[in-house]
Amino acid sequence: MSVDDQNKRDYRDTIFLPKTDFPMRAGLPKREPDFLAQWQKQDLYKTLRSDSAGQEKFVLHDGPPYANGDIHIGHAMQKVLKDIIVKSQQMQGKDAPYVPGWDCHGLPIEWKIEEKYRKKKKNKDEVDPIEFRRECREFADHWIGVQKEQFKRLGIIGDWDDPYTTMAFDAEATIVKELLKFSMSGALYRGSKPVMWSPVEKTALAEAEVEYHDHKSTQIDVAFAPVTSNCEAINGAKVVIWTTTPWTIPANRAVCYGVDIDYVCIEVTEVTDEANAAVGDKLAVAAALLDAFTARAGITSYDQYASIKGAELDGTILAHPWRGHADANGGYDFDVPMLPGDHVTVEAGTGFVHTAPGHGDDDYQVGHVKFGIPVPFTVNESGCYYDDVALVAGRHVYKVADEVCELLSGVDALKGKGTLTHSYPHSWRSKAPLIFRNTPQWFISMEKTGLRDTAVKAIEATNWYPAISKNRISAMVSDRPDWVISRQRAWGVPITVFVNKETGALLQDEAVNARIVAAVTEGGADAWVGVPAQDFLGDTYNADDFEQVHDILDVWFDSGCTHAFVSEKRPELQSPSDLYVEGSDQHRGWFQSSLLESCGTRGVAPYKNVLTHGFTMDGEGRKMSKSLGNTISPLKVVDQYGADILRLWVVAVDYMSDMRISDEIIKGQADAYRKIRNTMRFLLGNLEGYTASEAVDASDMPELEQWVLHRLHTLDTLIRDKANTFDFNPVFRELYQFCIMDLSVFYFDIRKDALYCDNPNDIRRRAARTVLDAVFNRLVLWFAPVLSFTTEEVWQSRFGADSQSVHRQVWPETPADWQNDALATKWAKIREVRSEVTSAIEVMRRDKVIGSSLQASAVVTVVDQDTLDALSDLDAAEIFITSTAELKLGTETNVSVTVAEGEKCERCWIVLPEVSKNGDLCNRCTDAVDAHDNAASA
RNA sequence: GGGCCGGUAGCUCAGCCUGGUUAGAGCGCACGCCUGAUAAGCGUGAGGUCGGUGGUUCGAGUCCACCUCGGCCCA
Repeated sequence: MSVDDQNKRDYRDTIFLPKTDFPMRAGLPKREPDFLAQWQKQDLYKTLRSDSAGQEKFVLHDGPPYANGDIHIGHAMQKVLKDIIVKSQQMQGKDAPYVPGWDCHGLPIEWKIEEKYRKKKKNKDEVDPIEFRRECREFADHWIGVQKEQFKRLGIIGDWDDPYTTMAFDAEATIVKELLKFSMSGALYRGSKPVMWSPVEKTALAEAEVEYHDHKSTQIDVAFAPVTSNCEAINGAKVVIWTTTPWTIPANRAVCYGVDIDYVCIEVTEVTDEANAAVGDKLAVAAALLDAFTARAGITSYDQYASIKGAELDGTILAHPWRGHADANGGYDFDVPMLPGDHVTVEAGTGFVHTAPGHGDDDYQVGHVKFGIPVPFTVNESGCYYDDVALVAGRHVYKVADEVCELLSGVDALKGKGTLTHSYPHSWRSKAPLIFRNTPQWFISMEKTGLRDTAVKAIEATNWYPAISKNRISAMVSDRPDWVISRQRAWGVPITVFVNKETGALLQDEAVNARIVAAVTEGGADAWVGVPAQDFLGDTYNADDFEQVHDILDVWFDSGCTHAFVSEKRPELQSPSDLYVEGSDQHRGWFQSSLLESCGTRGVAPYKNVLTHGFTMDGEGRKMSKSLGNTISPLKVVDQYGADILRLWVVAVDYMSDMRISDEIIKGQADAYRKIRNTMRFLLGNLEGYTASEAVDASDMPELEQWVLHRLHTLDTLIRDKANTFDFNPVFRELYQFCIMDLSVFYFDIRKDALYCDNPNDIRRRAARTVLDAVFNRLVLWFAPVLSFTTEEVWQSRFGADSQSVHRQVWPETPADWQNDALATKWAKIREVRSEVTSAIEVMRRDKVIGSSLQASAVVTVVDQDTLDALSDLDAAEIFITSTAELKLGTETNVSVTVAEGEKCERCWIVLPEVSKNGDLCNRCTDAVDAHDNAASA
C-alpha cells in the first residue's frame, strides 16, 4: 500500500500490546479480604481434603500457641511458614491437612482471672474452683476466637472450624490417660525438691515462667565455729560463708569447700569503727578472696597464721551459728558437715559455700543427692517460715534479713553485712522475686523406665532442620533431670492419682484408671473434683485409705500429649507426624515434652522431621519488647501493606536463624513484591487469547525459547528439592532473580518485538506464547504457597473468577527433555557478549548520538570460534535489541556500535534500509499488516 | 556465670564444610534512555578494611585462639 507522508497511518491497532485488566497496583489490604471470603465460601480447606483424598499424606502437626492475647510478629511468621510448607506439599500432589491448635491451661490465664477477682476484692480461695475454671475456659475461648481471625487474615488455610485445644474434654481425658500410663509403668513418683517458687502466686514456676532481673539483696558473711576437725588450724578458727539470701540461714545444713582451693586462717588485729568483725577473731576464708572479705568485714589489719588446702577440711563438722541458742529450744543443735563441692569457686564470697539443700539447686544436688543430708521443709507456700522453725517462725522471708542479721550478731557470727545488686530470678507474671523452696512434687523419672535412653535414640532417628538442632536437643535430653510435672494451681488437668495413706504407694489399678478416664471424657477435668473419690475407687478400695492428689499437670505435659489427642485421634492425620515446626526455644519446650511423652508411652518420637526457626528481632537485631518500643505488629503490617508482603518477608529472610524486621525491611519486600507482580502482569497481558491450539513443540522452538524451558527445568528441580527440606529462602531468591534477570531484563525485553509485532501465526510468536504459558503455570503455582492472595488474583485474572482456586492446583511436572546444559552454557556466553554490546551502546547514549538501542547497529568481534558459532546461527540483532548486528572473528574482543542505517519502521521501530522501499514499514511488518488488514476485511 | 548459634555492601542473601586471581547477586540509590509492561520497562555506575585482635599458612571472608556485639537455652 502507498503511504502519504501527510497522512501517516497509525499502526498501533495492528500490533499486539499486552492486554489485561490485572491492575499494576495491588491494593492488598483492601483486596485480600475478598479472597478470604471466596475461600470461605468455597470451603477451600474441605475441598482440598476431598481433592487429595487417598493421596500420600503429609502431616504438619501444629504446636499450640497460648491463648491469651493478640498475635505478635513471631506467631505470624511461624504460622505463615507452616502454611507455606503445607501448601507446598499439597501442591506436590500430597494430602496435607493442617489442624491448628491452642494451649489453654496454665498460669497466665489463671493469673488473669485471679487479677479480676483481686480487683473485686475477692480472694481466689472464696471462689468455687469449678466456677473459677469455667472463667479460665471462657477467657481462653475468647482469645482463641481473636487469634483465629488474625491467623485467617494472614491467608493461612487450615481447619479453622474445628481446631484442637488442650482444654477440650476429650483432650483432657487423653492427657489423663497418658499420665496414667506413666503411673502404671513406674516412671511417675512423688519426691521433694526445691523448686523455683513464687510466694506471690503461691506456685512453683516452670522454667519458661522465670525472668531474670536485677535485685538488691542483703549480703552477709557468717562465721561457723568448728565442732570437730582433723585440720589443726581450723579448730581455733571460724569458717566464714557468704550469702545473698540471709533468710536461708535457718535452713543451713552444710558448708561446701573446694578440694583444690587454698584457704588461709587469720587473726584480726585492727578493725574500722563500723566493722562487724572484732579484734581477736580467728577466721578462715579462701586466700584469693581474703582482700575482698576483709574489706567487707571492716578488717584493716590481721595476722595470717595458717594456710590450708581445701582437702584438709575433709570430715570437719561445724556448728550452726544458733546452736544452743537460748530461745531456739535446740532447733539448731544439728551438725553442719563440711562437704567437698565442684561448684565452689573463688569468684565471689569467701570460698566456703553456705548450703541449704531446701533452697538451692546446687545445695540440693550436693547436700541431698550426693551426701544424703535430709532436706528440711522450712518455708511455706506464702514465703513464711513454718511454726517449727526456731527463732524466725511465721516471719516472711522477704522481710527477715535484718532480724537474721541481729540474731547472728547476737551470737557473734555476723562478720560482714552490706547490699548487693545482682541478677535474680523473678516471676514473669507478678515480677516478684522468687525463692527456692522445698516442696513435694510429682516427677517422671528419666531413668526408672529407661526414658532417657529411649529419647536419645528417638532423637537420632529424627531428621532435624537445621542439622545443628539435633546437637542442641540431644545435649539437653542427655543432661536433664527428672521431669517435674506437678503444679499447685487450679487451671489445668489434674494429676489423677491416689496415694495410699498408710504406705505412701501410688495406686496402680487399670480398672480405677478406666473409671477416671471415662469420667474426664464425660465431664472434663472438673470430674476429678466433681465425682466422689469412692466412685473412682469402686468396691475394691476404701476412699478413706487414700489421698486423692489435687496437684495439676505442668502445661508442658498437656502440650506434650497433642500427638496423642490430635495426630493419633483424627482420621485425617497420622502419627508420628511428618513435621513439627517451632522456634528454637522449643528444644526445651514442646519438642522435648512431646518427645518425652511419646517415648515414655510409645517408645518413639511423635515426629519424623523437626524444623526449627529463629526469633524475630528488630532492624538492629535486638529482641523486640514493649518497653523498648521496637515491636512490629503483624496486624499493622497487614493493614498497611497486606498479608502477602508479610508472607514474602518470611521467605526472603533466613528463618532458620534469627530474623530482622523493620519498616525499611518491609518496604524492601513491598518493592520486591511489585517486581514479581509486574512480571505476572506482563505474562497475563501477553497471554491474552492464548489457547493450546497455538502451542508449538519444544523441538520446533527457537533456541531462546528452549533456553527458557531449560531454566524452568532447573528451577523445578531446585524448588522441589528445597521445598522438601523446608528451605524456602533459596526458592524465593531463585524465583525472584528469575523474574528480574531472566525474564524482565532478558527474555521479555527481547521478545517484546515478536510478541507485539509478529504475525500471530508466526512460529516465533507462537513459540514465545507457548513458553509464556509454561512460565505462567509454573511461576504462579510456585509462588502460590507464598503469595497466596496475589497468585489467586492472577489465576482468576487469566482463567476467570469462577475458576478453580489456585491452591487446588498441583505444580506441573516439567519434562526431563527441557533440560539442556549445553544450551545453558552457550547462552551464558551469548549474554556476556550482549552485556558488552549494551555497554557500548551506553557510550553512544552518553554522547547523545542515540537514545533507543534500536537506533544502533552493532559490530561484534570475538576471538574464539565457539563464540562466533554460538551467535552466528542466531539473529544477533534480536538478542542485542539493535537494528542490525554483524559478527566477526578477530584478535581481540571488541564491540563497535554505529548509528543504524535506513529508516525507522513505523510499526516495529527497527531501523532498516528496506523500510524506504516498502513505504514506512519493514518487510516483516508489511506482511503482518497485510495479514491484519485481510483478517479485518474478511 | 555456663552451653549452643550468629555478626559479609543502605536492605535481603550467596560464598565459609573441601583456604588461592581485583569478595558475588538482586533490591535500593545516582545518572541516563525509552514512552507500545508507563505510579512501568531498559542501560550504566557508585557502594564492602567480610564485627575486632592475634595466630597458622607462600596465601584467610574461609582454619585456630581470644575479645566484642546480638540471640536462644540454662544458672
